[in-house]
Amino acid sequence: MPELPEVEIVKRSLSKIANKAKIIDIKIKNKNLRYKIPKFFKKKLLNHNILRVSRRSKYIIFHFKNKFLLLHLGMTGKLLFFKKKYTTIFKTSFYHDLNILPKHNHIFFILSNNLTLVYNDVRRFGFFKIYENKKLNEISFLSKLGVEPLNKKINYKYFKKIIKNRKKNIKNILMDQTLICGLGNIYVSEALFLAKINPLRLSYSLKNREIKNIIKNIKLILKLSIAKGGSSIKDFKNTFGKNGKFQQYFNVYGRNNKNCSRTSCTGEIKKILISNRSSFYCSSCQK
DNA sequence: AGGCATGTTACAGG
DNA sequence: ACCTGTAACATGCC
Repeated sequence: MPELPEVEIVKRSLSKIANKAKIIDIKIKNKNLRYKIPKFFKKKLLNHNILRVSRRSKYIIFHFKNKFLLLHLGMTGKLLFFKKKYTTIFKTSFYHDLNILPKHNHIFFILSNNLTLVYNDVRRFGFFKIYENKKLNEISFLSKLGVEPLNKKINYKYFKKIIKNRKKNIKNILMDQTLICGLGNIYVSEALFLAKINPLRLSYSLKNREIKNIIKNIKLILKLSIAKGGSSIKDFKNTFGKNGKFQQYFNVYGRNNKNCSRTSCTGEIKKILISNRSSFYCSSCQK
């Protein structure tokens, strides 16, 4: 899925473009996403103004008067803006350059600003949920999340606390959304490379200096990726169908058998499985 | 043909 | 309670 930087990119353009727009129509072509779109979905959102759009971890939140629309993009979910009316969006030719197939367009939000926001999701692991008269922290998906990595609360003290007494490797710690949220398989590998830490290192064995280094590089890598528009491996597109550029800057992700990019290192990038997910690291400079 | 894919959840078992 | 591994979800690409 899109990880934190990709979701942040989507959220930023939504904030600019969908902000203050009214939803004037909704077309549901396929309601079978990860959770089935309920019958009242359209009725609850119709003629409501999008007051603002925010992000929490990998979730996008549309704020309406007295209600929220929560969106998770799963692995392949995309939100795309089109200037055309939804009926013309079905034309295959329209998608040629974008490599987006119309058959995966599941939901159309027709907005008052003459734009149509299309939810496209190949694998349909993404989902929408509507919450009425609730506070954000009453939404179970959000309340169980840990701290945002770009938040100042992610500091040495917090890290020390969460790794204490935990017999878990550092990769799985960073992947655990209830401890620190928004990181996924790409950015964990990349951050640990920058910090020169082996992903299998047990968290309690990390020296204070190493902990500080990990925190610093998590924040660094996320900010860099956001600045480059996120990473597009296969699926990620921003709301205009454009790829991010950060994949060009990967040091380890998907680079197994290649030479370590550190000029001072002659090691080779290895790929191993940790909790059944691919993990990439340099066996020479990541200790 | 089989394995793999930016994610999350449920379950079994240690 | 914590941790790991496995499978599931659905589709496409090597």
